[in-house]
Amino acid sequence: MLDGGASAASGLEKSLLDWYRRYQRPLPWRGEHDPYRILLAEVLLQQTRVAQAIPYYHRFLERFPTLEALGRAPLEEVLRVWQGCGYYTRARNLHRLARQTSALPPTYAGLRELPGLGPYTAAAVASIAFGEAVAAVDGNVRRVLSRLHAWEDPSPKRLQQSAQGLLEGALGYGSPGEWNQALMELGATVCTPRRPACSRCPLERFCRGKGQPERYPLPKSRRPKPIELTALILGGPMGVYLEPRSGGVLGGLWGVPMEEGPGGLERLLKRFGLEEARFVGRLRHDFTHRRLQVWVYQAPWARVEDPRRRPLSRLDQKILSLLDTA
DNA sequence: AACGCGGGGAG
DNA sequence: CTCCCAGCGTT
Repeated sequence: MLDGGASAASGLEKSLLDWYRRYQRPLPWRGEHDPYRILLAEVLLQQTRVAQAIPYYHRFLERFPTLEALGRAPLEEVLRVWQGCGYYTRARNLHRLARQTSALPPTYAGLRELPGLGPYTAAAVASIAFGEAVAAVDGNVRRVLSRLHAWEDPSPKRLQQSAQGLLEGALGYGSPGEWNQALMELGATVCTPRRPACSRCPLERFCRGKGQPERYPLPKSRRPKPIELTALILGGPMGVYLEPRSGGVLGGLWGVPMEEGPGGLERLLKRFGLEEARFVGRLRHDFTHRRLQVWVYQAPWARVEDPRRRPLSRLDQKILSLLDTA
């Protein structure tokens, strides 16, 4: 590498890579070369914190060690391993991907065609698994770059261009995959959403936003919508009646019958030809954009099954657990 | 561009 | 309590 050449890493790029090599967290997928495992980690990490993803990473690989093993498995079994992790479209897409592909394409463009791989995940896998020089911009990178440039609300295009420029500046000193992960790691551990540790940041002297980090980027707030539900547990501790959920909400999983809004209990009773049901409790469950309040009732039923045999959402697990406490 | 989609942990 | 996370697909 020639000194001072355009291909040499500038101070910023070298500072971050030196920091990353010293302070990166030891994670299960660090140093991994198997593209399938790298893909799995990236999909699990979509909108999901590292600590939450790690147990699922291990148990998923234990059950589906290869892309072929995943493709051979029934979807319902894949969902059962994924249950409790949220965003179940990820599991459905991963299964669909495994069914249609025997080997992952080694380029960003090829990966981008696969179900469940958007701009971020395709770039992450292309760079980390295959060494392609494409910038991966996730929420961490968006925050780091917003602060670095003092941008309050940068467009995705602007962020991508900035990230790509930095990555290319870093090529002389580190690999694309290492650089992308370094930027994300900084956002996850130092340049955090609230109370960032600027004094420990290797980029502090390059950062235009360090004076007021909370301002870059500006937070976007959205109020969750309150929803009232009535749930009916048919059966008892030995077994319950479950039905498959269709549509976007918890689709592909199973759950107890539920109705939304006033008169929910009456509609449920009518649906199953019942006269009455016993009130067992009330619980709250929050999604990002919804605040659920669920009134739970119970009635005897003949056609029941073991709920452990079905993929259930956390919401349905909470509902059923009311039986144990009540 | 805006919205729906889970679940959990930090502060 | 609020915020938001190694985002994606649909409209």
